[in-house]
Amino acid sequence: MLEKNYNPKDFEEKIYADWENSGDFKPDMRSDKDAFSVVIPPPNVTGILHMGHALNNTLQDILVRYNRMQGKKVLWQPGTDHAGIATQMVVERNLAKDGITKHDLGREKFIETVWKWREHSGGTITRQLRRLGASCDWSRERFTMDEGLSHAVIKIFVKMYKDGLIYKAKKLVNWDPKFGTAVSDLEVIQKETVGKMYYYKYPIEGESGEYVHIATTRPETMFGDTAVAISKDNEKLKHLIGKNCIIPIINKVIPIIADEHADPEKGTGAVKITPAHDFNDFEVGKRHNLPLVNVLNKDATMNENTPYEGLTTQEARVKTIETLTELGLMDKIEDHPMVIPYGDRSGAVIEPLMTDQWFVDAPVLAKEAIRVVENGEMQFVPKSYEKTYFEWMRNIQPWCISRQLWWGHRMPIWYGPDEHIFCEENEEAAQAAADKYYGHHENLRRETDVLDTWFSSGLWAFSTLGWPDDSKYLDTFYPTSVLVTAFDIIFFWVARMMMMSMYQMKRIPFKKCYIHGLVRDEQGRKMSKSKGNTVDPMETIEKYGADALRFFMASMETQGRDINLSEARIAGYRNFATKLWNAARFGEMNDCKLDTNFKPEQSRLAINKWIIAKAQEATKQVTENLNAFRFSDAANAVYQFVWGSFCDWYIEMIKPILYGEDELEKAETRATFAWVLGRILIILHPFMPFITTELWNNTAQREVKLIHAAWPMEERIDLNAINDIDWVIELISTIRSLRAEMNIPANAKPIVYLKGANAESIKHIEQYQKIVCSLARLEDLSSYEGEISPDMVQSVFRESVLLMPLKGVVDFAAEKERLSKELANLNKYLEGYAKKLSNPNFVERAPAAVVEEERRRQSEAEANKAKVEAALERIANF
RNA sequence: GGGUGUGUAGCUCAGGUGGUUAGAGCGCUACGUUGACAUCGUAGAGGUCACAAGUUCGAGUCUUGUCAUACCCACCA
Repeated sequence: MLEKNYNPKDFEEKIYADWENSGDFKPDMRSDKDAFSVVIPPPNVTGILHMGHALNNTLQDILVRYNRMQGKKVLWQPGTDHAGIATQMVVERNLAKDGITKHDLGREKFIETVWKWREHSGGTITRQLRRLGASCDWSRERFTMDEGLSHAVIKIFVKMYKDGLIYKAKKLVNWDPKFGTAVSDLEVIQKETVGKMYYYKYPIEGESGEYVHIATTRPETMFGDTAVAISKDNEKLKHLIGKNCIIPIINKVIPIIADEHADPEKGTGAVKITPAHDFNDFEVGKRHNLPLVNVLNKDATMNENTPYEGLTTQEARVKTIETLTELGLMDKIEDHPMVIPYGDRSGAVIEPLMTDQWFVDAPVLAKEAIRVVENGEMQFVPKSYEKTYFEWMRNIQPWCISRQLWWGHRMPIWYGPDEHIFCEENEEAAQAAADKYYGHHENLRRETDVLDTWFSSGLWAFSTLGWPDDSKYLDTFYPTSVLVTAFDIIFFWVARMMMMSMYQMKRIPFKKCYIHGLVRDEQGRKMSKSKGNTVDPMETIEKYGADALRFFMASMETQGRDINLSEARIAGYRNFATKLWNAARFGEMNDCKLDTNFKPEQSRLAINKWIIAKAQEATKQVTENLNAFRFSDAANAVYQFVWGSFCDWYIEMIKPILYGEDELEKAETRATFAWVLGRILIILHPFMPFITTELWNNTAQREVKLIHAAWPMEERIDLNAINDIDWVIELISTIRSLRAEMNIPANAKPIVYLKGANAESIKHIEQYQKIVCSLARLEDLSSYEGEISPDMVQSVFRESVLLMPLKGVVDFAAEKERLSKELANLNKYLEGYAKKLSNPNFVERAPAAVVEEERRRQSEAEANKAKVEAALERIANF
């Protein structure tokens, strides 16, 4: 017996445990069916589920469950990411509470602490994914730092190094002073701020009273200046080129050079060049062989090359300006809108800094990654995202992969005493290589840097499937079928996976890449902790059930667009679940048991044939839409069918049968009901796995678990059966409409005389007497002979109802007004039709069917007009 | 500066290839406890599809422009 109320908390967790314990998420490796595989975008191992995860994983689970029901060999490969910076940051923050820094612990102890932290909070997000219903094969769960994946990282690194695709270089990189590490361009966020532009001047050497005026937003870097640049096209200033000027305070002489970088229109036309602290200046420096003078320590304080050693950049800036003012060299200070780079994790101001770093030769790797998208081997859905991808890939810069962190994959690099580099898979191999190289034993020193987190994520599609140690799953499931991810991760992850996979596997990592949007708050603002507008999916699940949240995500997902969270809507889908629950309960109360011998094509009653055809139609819509990644259309097709066809009409229409005397009719109807309910559970299961399973288990003895039930394919749909009852529905709707419009009380049960129904429609009506009278609350339905088609039902009834003996009940004044309005409308339409049909261009050039349709509508409107006029006349004479 | 979206009912949004009188959910109005369901039912109101021009027999849909708005990339000494 089903509970009176739908209460998802009663069964969701229990059902999930059963799936997982029974191994229902594991692929049947012996099956000879097609494979379907998805790798999960690995969440941060210590993270907690947010709405973005809920969307991302709901979409994946829908696809996975749908394909599983199609009988395919399905693997959803789960796992988590070690998330280098993010995780190290959290652990450091925890230590800081006890006044401990990572240096107090030392590298090994610190890493131990991180692993402990991972033990402690590592299971949270995977538990939450289970709560959402994600049907991942957890027995294969991987972690980017586990043994196998680490092996993959090392192996690829060594191969890439030996192929010359990884190299060490001293370059200007984005330096995060808070964490003391380099970061990639992608991890830098540019923020608009109002800063100051400082105008001051450098004296020209040997010409007292002569100056070169410059403008800068960062005066404290002047101690690192190694030139001043002026464009050779700058008529006003070009006479200074070739002279030297003097950096005040430290009285250092630097040349004034000609370079295009100095735009005569901007600033003063003369630019101070600080190659060690500015990416543009670095390029200028390279062109002119300028020396690099670094003025910053790694914590972004000033270093010994400045008079302000130990001060922060801000403090040094104030001092510099003060001193320049004292020296009489300041021109002016203006407010200046500018963009300042911040670390996306640390929030610290990023400094360009000269350091030794390791790089991946991304421009080379990008070539193949671009080619396979160009030729359509890998397709973005929606397609427009390939533009974004191409744009970035074609302008890709070398990827800085070294991080001066402790938490991450340590690079397999060893240095000899002369700094010669040995890159091997392990220390023994490196030592052996060194012994061979030096001809004798030398002690090696291992590189301390670790790899960017995204390096290991880039291997995810094949490393999780067993590469390089085990090829069984790899052979079956690579390339994966589809990657589902958000657009903000295209560069970080999708692009890197494409490059790494093409490099190692020579094949694409996934055939399709489905890109979805962000989940925003109710007002469409981005959710963020700082704004305090985040919504915890776990709380939503607690309140409305996982199914409601999932259905919401699916129904809102229209390719690529952002989703605004709406609690009202989630509640609406909880109501939808309740509705289905109650429909199932109705079936239970009326003994609608599943008959395993029942074949839908056996049904004889039109009402049963109708709901079967409608169910098949809905199935087809869901199938087609899911195949095309049209999640919202798929979800809405089920929703409309369940609520609009099954509950609103079918259940109401079979009541007279179920409460009637005809046992044969009853039996067929009960079997049909059970069959249709089963069909609903199947096509709804990918979206709402919990309630469908609970109902599946409680409404019949089934041979197969719902999660493995066969998805119906290629059914012949009886369109006549659909038209038959759609006609009756239109009839009932019309009568109801008229009752309401004419204010006929609910308890009044009039007899309706149908004037002018033809033989066919009369037969039709007689067949549904009971149903129509019940649903339209009529006493009886009678008809006259006449000439009229079923689709003219509306006008028939408008006239017929007026024949009802309702004097004193109907407000004729109001009815007269309504009819007059309608008459005006009809006249308007008729005018339009006449105009259109008298246009020779239309008649000649539009498709015949369209013209025919227009003619038909015209004559229908004319007929309606006649009826309305007749009705008005009758009212006048009543 | 370069690029990509978006602008449709009070609100949030659907409207693959141009073709009925433009749809859904929520909200709103009126009526209704009818033996699955008030987490409900029935009926209804509500839109010159941002604006302007163009292509077409026909434009929410295609083209161009304007305005508004969001995001991405690069840069701003």
